Formats: sequence, C-alpha cells, structure tokens
Amino acid sequence: MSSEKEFLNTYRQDDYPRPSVTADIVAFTIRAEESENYRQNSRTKLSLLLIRRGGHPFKDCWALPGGFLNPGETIEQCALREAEEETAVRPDALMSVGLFSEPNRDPRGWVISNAFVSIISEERLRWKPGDDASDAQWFDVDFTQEENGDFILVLTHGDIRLRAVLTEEGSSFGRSSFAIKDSGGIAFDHARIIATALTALRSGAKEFAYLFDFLPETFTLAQLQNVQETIMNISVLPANFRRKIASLVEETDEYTRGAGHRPAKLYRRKR
Amino acid sequence: MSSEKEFLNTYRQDDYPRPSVTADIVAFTIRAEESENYRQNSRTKLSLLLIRRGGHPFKDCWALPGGFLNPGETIEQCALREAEEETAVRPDALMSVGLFSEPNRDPRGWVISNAFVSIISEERLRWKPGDDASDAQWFDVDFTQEENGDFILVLTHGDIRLRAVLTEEGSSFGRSSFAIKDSGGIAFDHARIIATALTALRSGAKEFAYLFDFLPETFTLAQLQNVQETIMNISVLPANFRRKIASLVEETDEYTRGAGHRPAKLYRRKR
DNA sequence: CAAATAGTGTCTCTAAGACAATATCAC
DNA sequence: GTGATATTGTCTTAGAGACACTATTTG
Repeated sequence: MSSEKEFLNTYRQDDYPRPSVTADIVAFTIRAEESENYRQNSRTKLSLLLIRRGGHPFKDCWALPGGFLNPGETIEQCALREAEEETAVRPDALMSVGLFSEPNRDPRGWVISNAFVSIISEERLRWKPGDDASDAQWFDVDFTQEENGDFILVLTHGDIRLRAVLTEEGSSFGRSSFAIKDSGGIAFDHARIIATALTALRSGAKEFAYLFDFLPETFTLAQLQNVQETIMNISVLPANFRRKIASLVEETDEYTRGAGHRPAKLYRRKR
Repeated sequence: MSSEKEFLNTYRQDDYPRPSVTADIVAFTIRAEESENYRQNSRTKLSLLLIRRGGHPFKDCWALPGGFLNPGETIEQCALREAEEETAVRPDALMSVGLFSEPNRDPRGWVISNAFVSIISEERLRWKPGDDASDAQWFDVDFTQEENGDFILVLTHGDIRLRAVLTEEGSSFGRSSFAIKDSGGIAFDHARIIATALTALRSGAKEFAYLFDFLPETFTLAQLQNVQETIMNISVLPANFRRKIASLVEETDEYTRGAGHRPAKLYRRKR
C-alpha cells in the first residue's frame, strides 16, 4: 500500500486524453438609435459583439470572442481576461450559460467551451460608429420564434446580415437547448451558443437583476424600463414598471435637461 | 496563404496545455423514515449519494461520484454514463450546476469538473438498507444558514457524520457561489459543489418542474407536497398547494389503501 | 369513537395590469 | 400652445396565504 505522496509522484496526467478548454464571450450592450424628432426619446437596440476571424478555421467568418483556458486561472478569470482583451472594456457583469462539448464542434479537434454572457454598459462603450475596418463589430440582435417552432436569429451590422435557424431540443430544468439547422455563416456552433445566451438573458431580465449593468451609475426610470423592453422584446406600462422597480432604486437630486418635454429625475441603484 | 485543409493538417493541439475534464454527480433522492404510528404518513428526508474513495488522493474520504470526460462524448453523456455506472440506476433528471475550475482543486493536477444534479425517484432506488459494506451510501442532507451568515452542510449516514462550513461569496446573477471554510472531511472541493447544487435544487423547486422526478408514475398530492417541503425545508398548507399544482397533474381512478385514515386519490403528471 | 389524513370552501391581502389624469419642459 | 415624456392615482382582477370545515378510513 503506497502513501498519498508516493501516489501523486507516480501519477501521470498525460496518460488520459484531454480536451482543450475555452471560454467564449457573448457580450451584449444597449445602443441608442438616432432620434428623428427632437422631442422623442431615442429608441434602443440590443447589440452583440462579434469578431471576424483572421485565420483558419472559419476564416473571414464572424465568431464570438474567446480564448483558451490557461493553467493557474479559473474559467471565470479566463472569461474576464478574454472579454477585456477582445472588447477593450471590462464587462459590468458576467454570467455562465453552460459548457458546450459536442465532440465535433471545432474542426481543429477536441475543444469544449464554457460560454459567458457579458454585459457592457452604454457608458463604457466608447467605440466610434463607422470604424468598419475593425475586426470587432457590434451587431443588432433579432431573435424570434416562427410559427413552425423554429427560432430565427438575425444579426445585422450595416450591410452584413447573418441569419441562423435553430430548433429547440427539449429543455431540461427550464434551460432550453438549441440545435443548429442553418448556421447562417456564423463560425463553429456559435449560433447555438448565442441563442442559449439570449434565452438566459431574457429569462433573467424578469428579475431586474442585471438591468442596471447596462446603464451608467445614474439613469431615469424610463431608461431602465427601456432596457427591459429591449431585452425581452415586450412593452409594459410606465406606471406599472415604476411600482415594481421602486424598491430597487433610490432618487438623486439630479434631473435630465434639454429634452423637449418634462425633465426626468435621475435614480441610482439601491444597494 | 494556406488553405483551411492545410491548416488543419499542420495544427497540433498538444502544443497547448490542457486540463483533464470530469463530470461530478450530485445525486439526490427522497427517502421515507420509519413511521412510529400506524396512522401517520411517513416523513421523508432528502438524501445524497457519496462514494468512499478506495485510492489516493483523499483515500477513505467520502466524495461525489464522477469520472473523466471521454473523447467522442458530450459532458451530459459523460454525466449520464457516470451516474449509471456508479449508482446502478438511470437518473430521472439531470441538470448542470456549473463548471468548477479552481486551479488547485485536485492534488493530482489540473482537473476541472462540471457538476450535475441528478434526481433518482424513490421507486428506482432498490438498495437495501443496511448494506453498510458498500462503498456507495446515501447520506441524509441538512443544509442551513447560521446567524453569522455561514452555511452548515451536514451529511449523515448511521454513525458517519460529515459537517462542512461554507461562506457565501457574492452571488452573481442569482447564482450564489460558496467558499469552503471547513470541508468536514469531504474530498476535494466537493462540499462546495454540493452546496451549490443544493441551492440550485431549492431555487428550482419553486416551479415544481422536477418534483415529479422524485416520485413514481402515480402519486398522491400529499406525497408531491412532501417532496417540495423536504427539498425547500418549508411547510405549506395543503389547500394552497393543491390549488397551485392542480393544473400540472391529472387524476387517475386509483386510491391508496391500508392507511389508518381517509384514502387519497392517485394522480399522474399532466404532459 | 378517536386519530389521522384527504379534500373543499372562502376570506383577506397583495401585486399586476389597464387606464385616466395631471405636470412640465423645449420649441 | 403643442407635442412629447414624466409622474401619480385608482380600478379591476388573479393569485397567495390563512383558516375553518367536512369526509373517510382503520384500530
């Protein structure tokens, strides 16, 4: 009978086959559209960051940012590092959406990936619109279910339009999982990851937990409502939204100015 | 510029360091206690399966069942395979609770683990009580929060009593994460995994989604209520529970018999 | 009959949703 | 003033929780 020390000295990890492990980042932000009317508040869109791949495989296709797990770090640290490296901003929130481990999901070999939703506030987002030479771009997100049950994911950036078709494969424990019918040109199984992340984002938005992460330190209640409506693709009555959110925010002394209508009080998140 | 085919031919995955990947199973069931009174329905306990480790590291300690991810299978398939191998029964439900990737969580080296909650119905559970020679045993679960905020996890099987102390480390997006203060002799970081799994189980039990998985095909509403109460450690009024569950079940023509009180109608899950 | 659970009816309170009404600013 | 949003108030309704009461079985 050998001691634990002896055992560990003779133990060789390389005897077993091992996969490469990556963290993929599904980074969302809310962006304002141009207002066509000086009185009207600007409408907002949910946007997602994609990176054009410079090398094989899926060269020139759009993909989620991400990278390999390094020795000595946790998968969360890896996600944070990759998010910062590739988006140049520190995310305001990070949430795991699961491990994707289909054996053939990566043509390079055995690569499994833990996906994370990352939220970047409008405020932190400093990229100039029109920098279209960059390999990283924000795409507008449209994710809806068709009559026949299929889910359609459309990502748009200027003339670029990626359209993926997915089916829902039995959801276990409330987490639905998707299968790709048509990747729409999105690299790897990333259409599937994006669909899963969007579902997680929407189901969480009911609880207001991270709506705040999309906004600056202070905000109006209409902005906060707007975030929820944009993410969940619904609309609610302002009066009712105010009541529900009231206990989670606190007033400041500030007001918005310069809008063509009654100024709104600025609020901050109550801790 | 090389083609994608050439690229893949020259790509060597072994150039990058890779972790071993495992799936760990947190298998729960509901077990009935002996009734001390012929009239009284038996009380139930939430139980968890642990395995006594026969080899190093953590030799003779209790640990979660689990095993390495094999090439060609998904982590879900791996979890299902390991669950069947080590518990001898096919789980009635399986839910991921996240990837545990602390660099030093396993003394053998770089091993990361995706944990799964597995539910085994009372019906499928055929093990005889008293088979205490086996390396796999069901432990009664007690998980509560102390005044000072610490969480105490107590696992009991006969004379064996494992008592771990954990603290809650900021919960992001509703998923709370724990740090181990005292493992109580439970192997690896498994106390932490169990605490996380229990939290996930409890928060999901509100929606009734998998309460059915703990029970046979047909059951009484009191049994179903009992499952919820046992998992969540609460009690609710029968009248109210019936109203809430009514739309999810359908009647059968069968009744319980032989109890020292009014027979109960058997129900089945409505699909 | 006694003890225990099974099952029904109903009251109250809260919260959600719908909608009406008023307030305030920039032009 | 006009057009837009901000903000408050109130009505209705659905659901949760509390509780009282009846029904049915076995020893």
